[in-house]
Amino acid sequence: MSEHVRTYTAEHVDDEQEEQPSSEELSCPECGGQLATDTEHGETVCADCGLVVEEDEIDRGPEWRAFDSAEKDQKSRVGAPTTNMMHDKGLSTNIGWQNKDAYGRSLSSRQREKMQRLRTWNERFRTRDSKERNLKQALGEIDRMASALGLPDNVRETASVIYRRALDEDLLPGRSIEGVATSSLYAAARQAGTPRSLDEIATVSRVEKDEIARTYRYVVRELKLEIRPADPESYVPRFASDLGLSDEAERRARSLLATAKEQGLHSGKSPVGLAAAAVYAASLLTNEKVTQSEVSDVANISEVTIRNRYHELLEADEGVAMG
DNA sequence: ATGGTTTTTACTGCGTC
DNA sequence: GACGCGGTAAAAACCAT
Repeated sequence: MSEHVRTYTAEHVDDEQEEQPSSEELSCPECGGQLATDTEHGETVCADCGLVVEEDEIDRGPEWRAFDSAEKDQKSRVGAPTTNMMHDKGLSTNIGWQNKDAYGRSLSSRQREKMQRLRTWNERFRTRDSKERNLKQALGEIDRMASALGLPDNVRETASVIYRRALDEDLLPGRSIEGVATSSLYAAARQAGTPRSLDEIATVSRVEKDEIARTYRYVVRELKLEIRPADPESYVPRFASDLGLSDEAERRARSLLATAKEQGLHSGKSPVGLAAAAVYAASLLTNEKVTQSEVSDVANISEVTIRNRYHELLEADEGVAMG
């Protein structure tokens, strides 16, 4: 199912290498990839491996020669260089820790207190701010992925609630926003009874499946979310409609799953597989034949699994019909 | 890490259109 | 001959320990 598309093929290596530093269009000394100029930071970086070739060609110091105040306004660009390592690119002001004034004199105790209060508030605003940004980005991602998967609004709602909680409980440090956002959505979809498989989630996320699974487990544990194993029946409507089956077929698929559940036939088996098999079996029973490979396509389950499961399902069903 | 279980992959044979 | 289906063996993935 999740076929790994290999992007690193030989073609990259052969061509466009060994060009001497003639002008601006160079190739990366490390990997041979194309170089791109990042105008914001004045860096020349390799688009492939991220190696920084030239740094800071722009002078960020002040333009000293200004002869009147108007010119000074124009030319003055004093300030620290920006950085992407801080959420605000380092543009915000911080209050120093020393209790000294601008001339290095010590402050009176009264003023010291005042400064302390200011520091506290400054810190509060700064972190609140960064959380806001964080949240904004995450919510955007959740929205994007949710619509890509055709998940309803209430799922997005719960997903954002989960994310907010994760943020409040300081679960983010050490984890990517994307990863946690994706996990939140995955969890929300399952809670809402409209589950999507990890594979489906992974196709719309910018994060690898492994990481999603890992962060998901972590988030669930830390927030002690209660998520029961997905109910096979919850996959049925989607599969059935993807295959254009009738309501009758859908109904039969459900009943097959119900009787299978009574016999405890489903523990340990993948819910998706059960659902796929039930849908296939139902299509046979209602003479709306779909092929196994069609089902395996929409369900992302191998045909073999469908075969194995649907035999069991039919057996179980017959047993009930007899007894 | 390990072992047991489930799923997938790859291949083969059979019947039908 | 291609297609749908069934079965099998071995590899891979998954899960609890």
